[in-house]
Amino acid sequence: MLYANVVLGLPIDGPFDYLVPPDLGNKISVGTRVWVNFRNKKEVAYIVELSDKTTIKKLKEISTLIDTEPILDEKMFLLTRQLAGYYCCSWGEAIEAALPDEIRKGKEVKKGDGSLLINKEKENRPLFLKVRPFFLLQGANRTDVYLKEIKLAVSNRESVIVIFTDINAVLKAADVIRQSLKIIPQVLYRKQPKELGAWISVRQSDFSVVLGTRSSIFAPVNNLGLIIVDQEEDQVYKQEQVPHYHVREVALMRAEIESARIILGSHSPSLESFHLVENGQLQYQCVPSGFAYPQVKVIDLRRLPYSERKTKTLFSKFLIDAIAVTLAQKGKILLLINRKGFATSAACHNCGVVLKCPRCNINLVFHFDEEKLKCHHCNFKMDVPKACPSCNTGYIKYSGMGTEKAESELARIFPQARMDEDIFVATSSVIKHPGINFDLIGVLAIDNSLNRVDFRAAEKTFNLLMGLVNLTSKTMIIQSANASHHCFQALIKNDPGLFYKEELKQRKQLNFAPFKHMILVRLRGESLEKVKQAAGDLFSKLNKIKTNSLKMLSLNPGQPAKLRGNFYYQILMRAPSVEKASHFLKLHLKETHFSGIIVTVDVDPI
DNA sequence: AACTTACTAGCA
DNA sequence: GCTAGTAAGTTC
Repeated sequence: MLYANVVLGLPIDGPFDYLVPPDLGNKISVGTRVWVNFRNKKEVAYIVELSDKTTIKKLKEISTLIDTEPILDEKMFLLTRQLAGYYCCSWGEAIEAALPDEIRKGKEVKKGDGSLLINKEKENRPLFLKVRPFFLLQGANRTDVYLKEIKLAVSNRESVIVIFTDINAVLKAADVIRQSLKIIPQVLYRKQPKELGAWISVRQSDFSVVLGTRSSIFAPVNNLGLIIVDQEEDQVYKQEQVPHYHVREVALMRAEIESARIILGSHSPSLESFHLVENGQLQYQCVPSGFAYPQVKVIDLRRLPYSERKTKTLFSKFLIDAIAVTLAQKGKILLLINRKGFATSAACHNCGVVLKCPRCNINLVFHFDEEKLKCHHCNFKMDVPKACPSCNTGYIKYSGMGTEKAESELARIFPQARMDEDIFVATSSVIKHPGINFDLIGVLAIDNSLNRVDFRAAEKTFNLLMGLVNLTSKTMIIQSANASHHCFQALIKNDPGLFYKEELKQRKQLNFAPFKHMILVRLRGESLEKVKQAAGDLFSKLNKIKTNSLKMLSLNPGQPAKLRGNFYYQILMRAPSVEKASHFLKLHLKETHFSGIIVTVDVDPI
């Protein structure tokens, strides 16, 4: 008798044994998909092993085969298993993260779509660049290096995967590659019109250049020679759903498994990558920008004269003077304020109640242009109430600052200036759409970003400023109450290393990434009381168990504590080794059940 | 995750 | 003794 061990895309580990019907015995193989009856539901399952033994008494039969050839090869097996072990999810969930929607839903790949067999040439591919295969590439002008490396790989008939933060960047890169390398790249991303077709075509090619977003790191290329992750520090590379993988991490795993080279590109690398450089696991290379480096000036808000401080204006006199001079010279000005809207909150003048989102319970933000209050979490919108909903008297007043507040102040100070012609007021999103070279960049309220309760606050702030500094070759003025902070000092001196060294030193002292890993366990449910209770129980249970692999840090309401009708609690823990901690957590979560509560694990949360 | 089964408080 | 509601356990 032949038995198949299968895994499913559910948060349960398995594998589960099924009886292989005799007539399917010679058609079935490891890595193929089958339909099975699982708990009285028809599910897609992935065969991970075939065996002539089983310990299970009541077996069900495999219903039907979906594939005649494997959908997952040996290397995909290794990658997804490693992913499940690291990110604390089931093997099946990891497999499904790597496959297109239609494949996961059991759609057949027709004969006409061609053979799914893996190219046999793969084994004797040249390994000439095995030495120093990992690169961290810094600089705004990375494209030329990418093109050179892609060309080299293609000339060796090797596949290349290039990952970008968004579809626009993918399409732009596709144009560049078509024009300058005369290569037709394969664009691949989730929810693309012909996702399955593109996926199959990549699978069938001996080698291809795949350009895509996050999920394309799993592209089924043959003979992988090079992986490039552009803007590797970007947060979009962390997946919001389970498994919460990070593209950089998966790229490193996959490069290792497939002996491929990897290039992580960034204008300001993550601390994780920089740490790999220090450990000798990545080679560092800086691409000169070719532009003049601007003069960076930091205005210390704590040393402003009293007359300036008490007026509570967004703009220091120094900045206003600089704007005036630039306007007089018909220069272009960019003012960055890292917050949308007009005010941070709307509160009642009489009773002080702050208007919050009924679904998410976070402060609503007033948008001047629409005259509406908006929730930045769930897109809830409402008109500004005429009277306070709590005390029914008073009126609503706004406080805080955002882009719209800055614009209204500017219009008062410089009535002659034209918004979006001479002066651009923007949030951090401008960095995504570079183009204009500004004569003056003013950075307002950057302390919001620097002072956040997040150990990556300084890194994110530095990232933002490094992106900005590339938009001018003249002057950048930063207003801050932390003028001596290493992220500003590194910028003034044009010495990013200064920031990285100091930041790494602090991270090490405080046991943060990249030295130690954080694991966040989230609990969610419709009843606040139950979620709170369950989180408390789980926290004390894990706390009682003596282990070196996990250090319990905190138990807190989630942020936000309420989202789309669910209440959240989160347990934060620290782990020296993620693999050990994930294994340990899996074991203990398996034997812990709370009714009406869903528990998810996020390794290396951001 | 989704479902089945076991248990328990509330009621006549 | 019945049942609605919830807690616990299982998936091959």
